[in-house]
Amino acid sequence: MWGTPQPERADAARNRQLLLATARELLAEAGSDALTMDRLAERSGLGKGTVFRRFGSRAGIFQAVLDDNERTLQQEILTGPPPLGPGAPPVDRLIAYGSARIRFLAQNHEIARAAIDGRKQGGPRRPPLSEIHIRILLREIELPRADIDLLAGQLTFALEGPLLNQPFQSPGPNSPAPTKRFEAGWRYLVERVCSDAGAPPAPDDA
Amino acid sequence: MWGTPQPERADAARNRQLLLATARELLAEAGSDALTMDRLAERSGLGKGTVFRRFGSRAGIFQAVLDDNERTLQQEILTGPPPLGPGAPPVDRLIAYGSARIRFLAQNHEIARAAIDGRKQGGPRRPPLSEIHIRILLREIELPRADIDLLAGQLTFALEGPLLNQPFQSPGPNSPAPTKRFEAGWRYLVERVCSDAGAPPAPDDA
DNA sequence: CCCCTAAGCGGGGTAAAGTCCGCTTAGGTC
DNA sequence: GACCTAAGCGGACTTTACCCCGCTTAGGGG
Repeated sequence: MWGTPQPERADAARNRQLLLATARELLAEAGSDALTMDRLAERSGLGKGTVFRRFGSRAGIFQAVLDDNERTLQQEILTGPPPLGPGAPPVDRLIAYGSARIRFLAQNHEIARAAIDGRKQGGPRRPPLSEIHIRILLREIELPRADIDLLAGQLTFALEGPLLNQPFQSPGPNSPAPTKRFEAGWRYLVERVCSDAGAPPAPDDA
Repeated sequence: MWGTPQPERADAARNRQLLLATARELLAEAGSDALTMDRLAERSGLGKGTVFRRFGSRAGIFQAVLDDNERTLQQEILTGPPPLGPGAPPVDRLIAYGSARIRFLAQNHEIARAAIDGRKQGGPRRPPLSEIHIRILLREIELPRADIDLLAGQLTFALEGPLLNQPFQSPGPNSPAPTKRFEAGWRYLVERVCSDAGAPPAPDDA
C-alpha cells in the first residue's frame, strides 16, 4: 500500500517543480514573510487552488523546500563515508548526524522556522526523517531498559528545539560560533545518554 | 527597571479578568478552535482592539489561561513538600518536576497546543518558567563540563516536545496510561544525563 | 472640583490562509 | 484516433488574525 499508488500526472509534477523554483525565488528576493500563497500563485502563473493542492498549506511549501535542500545530506548519510555514513559505531554516527543536522538547520534557519506551523494538523503525525534516523541509530546502541521510540522523539526535540527557537540567522554560509555551541551540547547529551552500554545496577524500581 | 513600571489601570485589570473568564467559557463550550478573537470580543462585550491590547495575539490568550492554570503548581514547587518542593536532592526534584509538568500538560493539552504559535515572534525569546526551573535545578547538580543553559533548553524540549506533538487528548482528568509512559521516559533521560556526578575520564577532546 | 494626559478602548479595514465546485485535460483503453 | 474518467486546475469566496487611529476615561495634581 506504499508504492506510490498513482505516480502523479506529468503536468502535476511539472507544476510542482515550477512552484518550488518560484518559491525559492521569492524566498531569495524578500525572505519568508514575503512568500504568500497568493503571490506564489500569481508569480508562477498558476491558480491558488493548485498551490494548495500541491502543498496542503503554507507550511507545506517550506517543508518541501527544506526536504529538497536536505537531499544531499540524505545521500551522505546513506552512502557517504563514516562517521556520517555507515561504518562507524552508532554513537559516533549519532553525534555526527546531530552536528550535520545543526549545521543544516543553521543555514536554512528561516525556512526551517517557517516550516513549523501551529495551526493545522490532524493525523497521528508521521515522524520526520530526522527522528527516524535517530531511532534507527539508537536501536543499534544497547540501551538497557529504554523506551527507544520515545527517546528518539525526546532527542530529536532536544536537538532541534533550542536552535529553531532562537531568532538568530546567519547572513552567509559561515555561521561559526553559535553552531559550535549547539554541536558541543549535542555531543555532550548523547555521550551522557549512551555513556555505558553495560546496564547500570538499577538501584530500585518501584 | 523591572518593578511593574505602571501598575495597570483598574479598568484594564477588570477587563483582563473578564476576558480570561470568557475565554474559559468558550473553551469549555466548544473547544479551542471556537475561540476566535471576534467571538471573544463580542461575548465579553468589549472591542476587538481591547482583546489584542491585553493579550497581543491569539496565542497570547491561551498562554494567559495556561499560566493561570499553572499557578497552583507553581506554589507547590516553591513552598510545597518534597520532592516537588524544596528539600529533596536536585535530581529527584527534577524528575518530580517533569512528572508534574507532564500531567499538567496532559490535562490542558488542547490549550497548551494552541498556546504555541508559529507566526509572530520577534524578541530574543524570554525562556518560559519551565526552562528556568530546570536550569536552576541543573545548576545545583554537579555536571562536570556541561553548558547548563543549553542543556536546560534541550531538556525542556525533550520534556514537552513529544507530548505536545501528539494529537491525543484525555477526555477527563484521568489519563493513566499515556502519561505514565512519558513520565518513565523523562525519568530515564534525567537519570542518564545526571547519572554519576563524578567526571568521566574524558576519552579525548579534539 | 477641574484639568490634563497618558493609558485604554472600539470597531472598521486589510491581508492572507484555506475551501469549494464547476471546468479542463492527461493519458490509458479499445 | 476517439472516448472516458479521474486527476488536476482556477479563482472567487469565506474566515480570521491582526492593524490603525481617533475617541473616551481613569485617576493624579493643583
